Amino acid sequence: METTVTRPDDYLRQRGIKASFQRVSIFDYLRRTSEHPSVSGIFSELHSKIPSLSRATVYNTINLFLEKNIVIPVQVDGPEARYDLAEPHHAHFHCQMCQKIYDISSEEIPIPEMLRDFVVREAQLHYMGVCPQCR
Amino acid sequence: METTVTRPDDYLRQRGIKASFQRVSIFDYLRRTSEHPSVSGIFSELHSKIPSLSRATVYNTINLFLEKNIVIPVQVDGPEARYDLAEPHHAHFHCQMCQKIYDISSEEIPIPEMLRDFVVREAQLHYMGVCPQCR
DNA sequence: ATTCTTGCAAATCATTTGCACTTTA
DNA sequence: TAAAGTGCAAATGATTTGCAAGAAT
Repeated sequence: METTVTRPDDYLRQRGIKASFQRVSIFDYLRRTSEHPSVSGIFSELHSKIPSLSRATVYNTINLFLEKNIVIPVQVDGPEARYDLAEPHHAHFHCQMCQKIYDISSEEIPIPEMLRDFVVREAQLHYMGVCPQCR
Repeated sequence: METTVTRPDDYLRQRGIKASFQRVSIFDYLRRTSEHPSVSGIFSELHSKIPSLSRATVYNTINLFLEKNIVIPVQVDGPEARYDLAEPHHAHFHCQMCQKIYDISSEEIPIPEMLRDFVVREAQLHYMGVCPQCR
Protein backbone atom coordinates (compact mmCIF):
# COMPACT_ATOMS: atom_id res chain seq x y z
CA MET A 1 0.00 0.00 0.00
CA GLU A 2 1.29 3.38 -0.98
CA THR A 3 0.70 6.67 0.74
CA THR A 4 0.50 9.75 -1.45
CA VAL A 5 1.37 13.00 0.28
CA THR A 6 0.13 16.14 -1.38
CA ARG A 7 3.04 18.34 -2.41
CA PRO A 8 3.08 21.68 -0.57
CA ASP A 9 2.74 23.73 -3.74
CA ASP A 10 -0.24 21.71 -4.94
CA TYR A 11 -1.80 21.94 -1.53
CA LEU A 12 -1.57 25.73 -1.73
CA ARG A 13 -2.80 25.94 -5.32
CA GLN A 14 -5.77 23.77 -4.47
CA ARG A 15 -6.76 26.50 -2.07
CA GLY A 16 -6.46 29.26 -4.65
CA ILE A 17 -3.06 30.50 -3.50
CA LYS A 18 -0.21 31.24 -5.84
CA ALA A 19 2.67 29.01 -4.84
CA SER A 20 5.53 31.46 -4.51
CA PHE A 21 8.85 30.21 -3.22
CA GLN A 22 8.39 32.14 0.03
CA ARG A 23 4.91 30.79 0.69
CA VAL A 24 5.90 27.23 -0.04
CA SER A 25 8.91 27.55 2.24
CA ILE A 26 6.82 28.93 5.08
CA PHE A 27 4.15 26.27 4.67
CA ASP A 28 6.81 23.61 4.45
CA TYR A 29 8.49 24.79 7.62
CA LEU A 30 5.19 24.78 9.49
CA ARG A 31 4.69 21.23 8.32
CA ARG A 32 8.09 20.02 9.46
CA THR A 33 8.44 21.79 12.80
CA SER A 34 6.67 21.20 16.05
CA GLU A 35 7.76 24.57 17.40
CA HIS A 36 4.43 26.35 16.92
CA PRO A 37 6.53 29.31 15.87
CA SER A 38 5.88 33.02 15.96
CA VAL A 39 6.44 35.21 12.93
CA SER A 40 9.95 35.98 14.21
CA GLY A 41 10.55 32.27 14.66
CA ILE A 42 9.60 31.57 11.08
CA PHE A 43 11.63 34.52 9.88
CA SER A 44 14.84 33.54 11.69
CA GLU A 45 14.52 29.93 10.56
CA LEU A 46 14.08 30.80 6.89
CA HIS A 47 16.27 33.86 6.71
CA SER A 48 19.40 31.75 6.27
CA LYS A 49 17.90 29.85 3.31
CA ILE A 50 16.24 32.92 1.78
CA PRO A 51 18.41 35.91 2.68
CA SER A 52 16.14 38.33 0.86
CA LEU A 53 13.11 37.23 2.89
CA SER A 54 11.29 40.07 4.59
CA ARG A 55 9.30 40.06 7.79
CA ALA A 56 6.43 41.71 5.94
CA THR A 57 6.19 38.70 3.65
CA VAL A 58 5.99 36.35 6.58
CA TYR A 59 3.20 38.48 8.05
CA ASN A 60 1.40 38.61 4.69
CA THR A 61 1.68 34.87 4.28
CA ILE A 62 0.51 34.04 7.78
CA ASN A 63 -2.48 36.35 7.37
CA LEU A 64 -3.32 34.69 4.08
CA PHE A 65 -3.03 31.24 5.65
CA LEU A 66 -5.27 32.36 8.54
CA GLU A 67 -7.91 33.58 6.07
CA LYS A 68 -7.82 30.31 4.19
CA ASN A 69 -7.96 28.32 7.42
CA ILE A 70 -4.60 26.73 6.74
CA VAL A 71 -3.13 27.84 10.06
CA ILE A 72 -4.61 28.75 13.42
CA PRO A 73 -3.29 30.99 16.18
CA VAL A 74 -2.28 29.05 19.26
CA GLN A 75 -3.15 30.47 22.65
CA VAL A 76 -0.12 31.92 24.39
CA ASP A 77 0.13 34.57 27.03
CA GLY A 78 2.91 36.64 25.56
CA PRO A 79 3.63 39.44 23.15
CA GLU A 80 3.91 37.44 19.95
CA ALA A 81 1.23 35.36 18.30
CA ARG A 82 2.19 31.78 17.57
CA TYR A 83 0.83 29.52 14.86
CA ASP A 84 0.15 25.93 13.99
CA LEU A 85 -1.22 24.15 10.96
CA ALA A 86 -4.97 23.88 11.31
CA GLU A 87 -5.85 20.35 12.20
CA PRO A 88 -9.33 20.06 13.63
CA HIS A 89 -9.59 18.68 17.15
CA HIS A 90 -6.04 19.23 18.07
CA ALA A 91 -4.89 19.77 21.65
CA HIS A 92 -1.99 21.81 23.04
CA PHE A 93 -0.20 22.19 26.31
CA HIS A 94 1.46 25.54 26.92
CA CYS A 95 4.20 25.67 29.54
CA GLN A 96 4.00 28.98 31.35
CA MET A 97 7.64 28.75 32.42
CA CYS A 98 9.54 27.93 29.22
CA GLN A 99 6.82 28.96 26.75
CA LYS A 100 7.13 25.66 24.92
CA ILE A 101 3.97 24.31 23.32
CA TYR A 102 3.41 20.56 23.28
CA ASP A 103 1.07 18.72 20.95
CA ILE A 104 -1.28 16.51 22.84
CA SER A 105 -3.13 13.64 21.30
CA SER A 106 -6.70 13.87 22.42
CA GLU A 107 -9.93 12.15 21.62
CA GLU A 108 -12.47 13.90 19.46
CA ILE A 109 -13.56 17.12 21.06
CA PRO A 110 -17.33 17.12 21.55
CA ILE A 111 -19.46 19.98 20.17
CA PRO A 112 -21.95 20.95 22.85
CA GLU A 113 -25.66 20.99 22.08
CA MET A 114 -25.63 24.72 22.92
CA LEU A 115 -23.69 25.43 19.68
CA ARG A 116 -26.44 23.99 17.47
CA ASP A 117 -26.94 27.25 15.55
CA PHE A 118 -23.25 28.17 15.32
CA VAL A 119 -20.88 27.35 12.49
CA VAL A 120 -17.98 25.66 14.26
CA ARG A 121 -14.85 25.83 12.11
CA GLU A 122 -12.31 24.82 14.72
CA ALA A 123 -12.24 23.36 18.17
CA GLN A 124 -9.10 23.63 20.24
CA LEU A 125 -8.43 22.08 23.59
CA HIS A 126 -5.87 24.08 25.43
CA TYR A 127 -4.02 23.18 28.61
CA MET A 128 -1.74 25.54 30.53
CA GLY A 129 0.66 24.96 33.35
CA VAL A 130 4.19 23.73 33.95
CA CYS A 131 5.91 21.01 31.97
CA PRO A 132 8.02 18.23 33.52
CA GLN A 133 11.33 19.94 32.66
CA CYS A 134 10.35 23.14 34.47
CA ARG A 135 8.91 21.64 37.64
CA MET B 1 -29.45 28.09 53.27
CA GLU B 2 -27.33 31.13 52.73
CA THR B 3 -24.72 31.67 50.06
CA THR B 4 -21.72 33.73 51.05
CA VAL B 5 -19.93 35.44 48.19
CA THR B 6 -16.34 36.47 48.86
CA ARG B 7 -15.97 40.22 48.65
CA PRO B 8 -13.65 41.30 45.83
CA ASP B 9 -11.17 42.99 48.16
CA ASP B 10 -10.94 39.92 50.41
CA TYR B 11 -10.53 37.71 47.37
CA LEU B 12 -7.55 39.80 46.29
CA ARG B 13 -6.00 40.01 49.77
CA GLN B 14 -6.28 36.24 50.13
CA ARG B 15 -4.00 36.05 47.12
CA GLY B 16 -1.43 38.42 48.56
CA ILE B 17 -2.52 41.43 46.55
CA LYS B 18 -3.07 44.85 48.04
CA ALA B 19 -6.66 45.80 47.40
CA SER B 20 -6.29 49.24 45.85
CA PHE B 21 -9.37 50.97 44.51
CA GLN B 22 -8.20 50.51 40.92
CA ARG B 23 -7.49 46.82 41.31
CA VAL B 24 -10.78 46.12 43.04
CA SER B 25 -12.63 48.05 40.33
CA ILE B 26 -10.93 46.10 37.57
CA PHE B 27 -11.52 42.77 39.27
CA ASP B 28 -15.10 43.74 39.95
CA TYR B 29 -15.70 44.69 36.34
CA LEU B 30 -14.27 41.39 35.12
CA ARG B 31 -16.62 39.65 37.51
CA ARG B 32 -19.72 41.49 36.30
CA THR B 33 -19.14 41.59 32.57
CA SER B 34 -19.33 38.84 30.02
CA GLU B 35 -17.46 40.91 27.44
CA HIS B 36 -14.08 39.19 27.84
CA PRO B 37 -12.62 42.65 27.48
CA SER B 38 -9.28 43.86 26.23
CA VAL B 39 -7.21 46.34 28.21
CA SER B 40 -8.78 49.17 26.19
CA GLY B 41 -12.22 47.76 26.95
CA ILE B 42 -11.52 47.77 30.66
CA PHE B 43 -10.02 51.22 30.46
CA SER B 44 -12.95 52.79 28.60
CA GLU B 45 -15.47 51.18 30.92
CA LEU B 46 -13.78 52.38 34.10
CA HIS B 47 -12.49 55.71 32.88
CA SER B 48 -15.86 57.38 33.51
CA LYS B 49 -15.96 56.17 37.13
CA ILE B 50 -12.25 56.77 37.76
CA PRO B 51 -11.22 59.70 35.56
CA SER B 52 -7.63 59.60 36.80
CA LEU B 53 -7.24 55.95 35.78
CA SER B 54 -4.29 55.30 33.52
CA ARG B 55 -3.85 52.64 30.88
CA ALA B 56 -0.54 51.66 32.49
CA THR B 57 -2.37 50.77 35.68
CA VAL B 58 -4.75 48.53 33.79
CA TYR B 59 -1.79 46.80 32.16
CA ASN B 60 -0.02 46.47 35.52
CA THR B 61 -3.11 45.03 37.12
CA ILE B 62 -3.84 42.56 34.35
CA ASN B 63 -0.24 41.36 34.42
CA LEU B 64 -0.46 40.93 38.17
CA PHE B 65 -3.72 39.00 37.84
CA LEU B 66 -2.16 36.79 35.16
CA GLU B 67 0.77 35.99 37.45
CA LYS B 68 -1.55 35.09 40.27
CA ASN B 69 -3.74 33.02 37.99
CA ILE B 70 -6.74 35.21 38.61
CA VAL B 71 -7.33 35.90 34.92
CA ILE B 72 -6.46 34.05 31.74
CA PRO B 73 -5.94 35.30 28.21
CA VAL B 74 -8.70 34.21 25.87
CA GLN B 75 -7.74 33.07 22.40
CA VAL B 76 -8.55 35.68 19.80
CA ASP B 77 -7.01 36.22 16.43
CA GLY B 78 -6.59 39.98 16.58
CA PRO B 79 -4.28 42.72 17.72
CA GLU B 80 -5.43 43.06 21.32
CA ALA B 81 -5.30 40.42 24.01
CA ARG B 82 -8.58 39.73 25.76
CA TYR B 83 -9.11 38.40 29.25
CA ASP B 84 -11.47 36.43 31.39
CA LEU B 85 -11.55 35.43 35.04
CA ALA B 86 -9.80 32.10 35.43
CA GLU B 87 -12.37 29.44 36.02
CA PRO B 88 -11.01 25.98 35.43
CA HIS B 89 -12.70 23.98 32.71
CA HIS B 90 -14.34 26.86 31.01
CA ALA B 91 -15.31 26.88 27.34
CA HIS B 92 -15.53 29.75 24.85
CA PHE B 93 -16.86 30.30 21.37
CA HIS B 94 -15.14 33.04 19.37
CA CYS B 95 -17.04 34.48 16.43
CA GLN B 96 -14.57 35.27 13.66
CA MET B 97 -16.96 37.79 12.10
CA CYS B 98 -18.04 40.02 15.01
CA GLN B 99 -15.22 39.09 17.42
CA LYS B 100 -17.75 38.41 20.18
CA ILE B 101 -16.80 35.73 22.67
CA TYR B 102 -19.54 33.52 24.09
CA ASP B 103 -19.31 31.52 27.28
CA ILE B 104 -20.21 27.92 26.70
CA SER B 105 -21.31 25.60 29.43
CA SER B 106 -19.37 22.41 28.97
CA GLU B 107 -18.87 19.25 30.88
CA GLU B 108 -15.65 18.72 32.75
CA ILE B 109 -12.75 18.76 30.36
CA PRO B 110 -10.76 15.53 30.66
CA ILE B 111 -7.02 15.63 31.40
CA PRO B 112 -5.34 13.16 29.06
CA GLU B 113 -3.14 10.43 30.47
CA MET B 114 -0.28 11.91 28.46
CA LEU B 115 -0.16 14.92 30.83
CA ARG B 116 0.56 12.75 33.88
CA ASP B 117 3.85 14.53 34.64
CA PHE B 118 2.62 18.03 33.87
CA VAL B 119 1.18 20.55 36.30
CA VAL B 120 -2.11 21.50 34.65
CA ARG B 121 -3.30 24.82 35.97
CA GLU B 122 -5.98 25.54 33.41
CA ALA B 123 -7.83 23.74 30.69
CA GLN B 124 -9.70 25.73 28.09
CA LEU B 125 -11.94 24.43 25.39
CA HIS B 126 -12.03 26.88 22.55
CA TYR B 127 -14.40 26.89 19.58
CA MET B 128 -14.08 29.23 16.61
CA GLY B 129 -16.43 29.98 13.77
CA VAL B 130 -19.48 32.09 13.02
CA CYS B 131 -22.24 32.88 15.47
CA PRO B 132 -25.97 32.79 14.60
CA GLN B 133 -26.20 36.59 14.22
CA CYS B 134 -23.42 36.69 11.65
CA ARG B 135 -24.46 33.74 9.49
C1' DA C 1 8.76 56.52 57.50
C1' DT C 2 8.92 53.00 54.49
C1' DT C 3 7.09 50.36 51.00
C1' DC C 4 4.00 49.64 47.33
C1' DT C 5 0.90 51.70 43.73
C1' DT C 6 -0.37 55.11 40.43
C1' DG C 7 -0.16 58.13 36.37
C1' DC C 8 2.19 60.34 32.95
C1' DA C 9 5.25 60.48 29.03
C1' DA C 10 8.63 58.39 26.47
C1' DA C 11 10.38 54.04 24.71
C1' DT C 12 9.88 49.59 22.74
C1' DC C 13 8.18 45.94 20.09
C1' DA C 14 4.84 43.54 17.06
C1' DT C 15 2.26 44.24 13.13
C1' DT C 16 0.51 46.88 9.03
C1' DT C 17 0.87 49.86 5.09
C1' DG C 18 2.46 52.35 0.75
C1' DC C 19 5.00 51.90 -3.01
C1' DA C 20 8.55 50.59 -6.47
C1' DC C 21 10.32 46.30 -8.09
C1' DT C 22 10.06 41.29 -9.17
C1' DT C 23 7.89 36.91 -9.90
C1' DT C 24 4.20 33.74 -11.22
C1' DA C 25 0.83 31.70 -14.20
C1' DT D 1 2.40 40.41 -20.24
C1' DA D 2 -1.04 41.05 -16.96
C1' DA D 3 -1.92 40.22 -12.35
C1' DA D 4 -0.30 39.22 -8.03
C1' DG D 5 3.59 38.89 -4.61
C1' DT D 6 7.83 40.73 -2.48
C1' DG D 7 10.89 43.78 0.13
C1' DC D 8 12.01 47.89 2.10
C1' DA D 9 11.15 51.74 5.09
C1' DA D 10 7.96 54.39 7.41
C1' DA D 11 3.65 54.37 10.12
C1' DT D 12 0.65 52.52 13.47
C1' DG D 13 -0.95 50.51 17.60
C1' DA D 14 -0.39 47.67 21.72
C1' DT D 15 2.32 47.07 25.63
C1' DT D 16 6.26 48.21 28.75
C1' DT D 17 9.30 51.16 31.31
C1' DG D 18 11.32 55.00 34.18
C1' DC D 19 10.34 58.02 37.34
C1' DA D 20 8.10 61.48 40.36
C1' DA D 21 4.03 61.96 43.19
C1' DG D 22 0.44 59.68 46.06
C1' DA D 23 -1.64 56.14 49.12
C1' DA D 24 -1.47 52.42 52.49
C1' DT D 25 0.34 50.23 56.68
